[in-house]
Amino acid sequence: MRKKVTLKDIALRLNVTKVTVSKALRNHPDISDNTKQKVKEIADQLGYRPNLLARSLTSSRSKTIGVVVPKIAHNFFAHIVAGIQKHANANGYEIVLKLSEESEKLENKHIEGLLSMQVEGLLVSVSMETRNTDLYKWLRMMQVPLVFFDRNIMGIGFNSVIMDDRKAAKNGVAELLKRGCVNIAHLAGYQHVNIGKERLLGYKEALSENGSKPVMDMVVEGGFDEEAGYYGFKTLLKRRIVPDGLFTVTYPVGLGAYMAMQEIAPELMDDIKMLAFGDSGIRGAVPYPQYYIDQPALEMGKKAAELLINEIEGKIMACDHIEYIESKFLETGWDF
Amino acid sequence: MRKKVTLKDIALRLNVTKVTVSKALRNHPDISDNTKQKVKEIADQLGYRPNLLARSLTSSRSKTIGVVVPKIAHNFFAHIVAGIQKHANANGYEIVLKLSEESEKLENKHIEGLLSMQVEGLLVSVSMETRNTDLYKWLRMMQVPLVFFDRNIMGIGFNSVIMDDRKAAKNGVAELLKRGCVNIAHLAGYQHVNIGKERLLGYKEALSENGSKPVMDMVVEGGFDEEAGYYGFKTLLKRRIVPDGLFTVTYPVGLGAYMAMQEIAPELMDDIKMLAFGDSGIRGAVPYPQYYIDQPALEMGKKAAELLINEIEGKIMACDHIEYIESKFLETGWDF
DNA sequence: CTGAAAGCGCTTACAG
DNA sequence: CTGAAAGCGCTTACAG
Repeated sequence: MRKKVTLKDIALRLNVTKVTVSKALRNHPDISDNTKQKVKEIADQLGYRPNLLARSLTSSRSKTIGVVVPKIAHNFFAHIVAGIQKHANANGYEIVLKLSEESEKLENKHIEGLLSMQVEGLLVSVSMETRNTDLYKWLRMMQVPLVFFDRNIMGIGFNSVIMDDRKAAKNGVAELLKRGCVNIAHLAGYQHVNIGKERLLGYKEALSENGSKPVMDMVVEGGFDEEAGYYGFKTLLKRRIVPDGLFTVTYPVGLGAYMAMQEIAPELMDDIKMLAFGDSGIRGAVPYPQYYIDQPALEMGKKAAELLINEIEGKIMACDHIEYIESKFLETGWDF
Repeated sequence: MRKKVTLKDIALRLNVTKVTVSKALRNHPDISDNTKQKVKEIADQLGYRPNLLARSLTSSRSKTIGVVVPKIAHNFFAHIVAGIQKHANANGYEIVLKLSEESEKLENKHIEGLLSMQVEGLLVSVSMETRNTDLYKWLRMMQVPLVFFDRNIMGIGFNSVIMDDRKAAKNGVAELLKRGCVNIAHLAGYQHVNIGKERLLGYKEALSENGSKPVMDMVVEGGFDEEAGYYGFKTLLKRRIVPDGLFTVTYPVGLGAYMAMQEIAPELMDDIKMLAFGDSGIRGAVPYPQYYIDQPALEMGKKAAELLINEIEGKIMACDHIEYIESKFLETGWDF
């Protein structure tokens, strides 16, 4: 790379000091309009670009926040990150993104790296593998601003932004009931994973409130991917259960169930109303499931960034507070 | 945030200078093993973390590369970014990601910002809106290392990594022919967009080489989304064309066509072999289209990062060279 | 093997 | 309104 233009280069041309140039460029009231204009002209002409590293070092404000997510090649997280990016940039902050790939080790490594980069705060969605919370406790002790999103750790003292999965599941299943379903099955996720547990609880609550006691045969526990949905649905049939409503813990599970139907009895599609917990952006892309619980990921990203920036700027405190993001029930839009 | 530990703090504890500490921490051969060990011990104990800003400023190497993509909430780009991230990190580089949102203005702004952050090189996928290439010419003049990926600008002197869309389309259509299709239609993209043009050309070439002259009625030009596919397929039927093979310019267009079929005549699905140009990660998620052209996005990201890092480290030169990534023809995997 | 000096590019007091 | 001094935390080159 060719040598870069610095404050000094501009100063030399105008027979002033770099201090004057620095101030002029930042519109400091000290400097006369006349000087400001001249400085800016030369800066433009020379293609001056402030060295942010130097500026950060000297002002001890990097205006940078670190973001750690388990993965980015996933609609949900991609949208969250887009939301974070947008809100951060709008407020003068840059983001540095790191992927933990669901590994506790990588997650820790990245957080340390971000700290070295002098980020002013951290936005993290904890990896599934993470058990040891020492680093987070240390961060709290060091008063590093941090906000968890989607996957959080409670009890350490950090704020978090998460989806209200239970409520969304409950509302969604209630909508199926409203649409005449009387036999609603649930392909549930692993119960040791939070979203798996919460979504099942929501399902049960909706049934209870409707007066129908949940029958445990109607629930098949499994994973969160196509395979789980495929085998899950087959398990239902093996139990000689043919529901008129089906709530799946994720969209991929819904697809898996759909595949199983296609294979065994495609006509089931017409008899079973399916509701899937979905990531933003997929709704309407395929004709089945007909119903979705839409998770507003962009909004979550925005909210998380907002909380963090407020914390960085001293407007709020970290305090184990949870901010819930509301999901919406959606019908597939088939009409163009 | 609490005050951070610096080299000086460690030095004070051991009655040495910060130079010694700096060297010890970096395993400089100057320092005795004994001293190194003591220094590292104290550093650990105090929770020392090097200030990368200071290090970069002083060594004038930031070990950071800037990445600009049109959007991240899109499988294809998300996978590319993941590939970049992985390869960069493996080689000791950090990445700073920026989203242009298909805006020329934002793209330029982000590039300037990255330059200010002292990135050592740039990886960019040009926004659709970008017409003015002045900034890129200036970057070239300034000898800023830069590699384009997926969407490039030729003639400025930068290297790029792109998919060989024409070849992939050609191979894919040839596979349909091999499978007995004799009437292959193409739902094509806009012809002023590169991928639209290249994929259509590949389609034509495959037919030509097979001895069957492309019939222009079999091609419907449109956009790249579900809607384009939906109306595109209806247009085909209006022309009284019922193909036995259908090549769609994107996966969403394929879905749109599928929706149109479902609406008009679901049985068409059994008669029409569909091939879609797809983004990594969707294959197999739905039963139709049966055939995909898989774009190895991770690989593209990796390749782009590799080229850039080699350029940064002086191993190769920017020279308007194009590196092609091979796509693969895939059948939907339905078996678990 | 250890350290004193200089400097990376910038900003923040403070003096004039 | 302008500038001389000091310093952010670190590394490089040179002396001892």
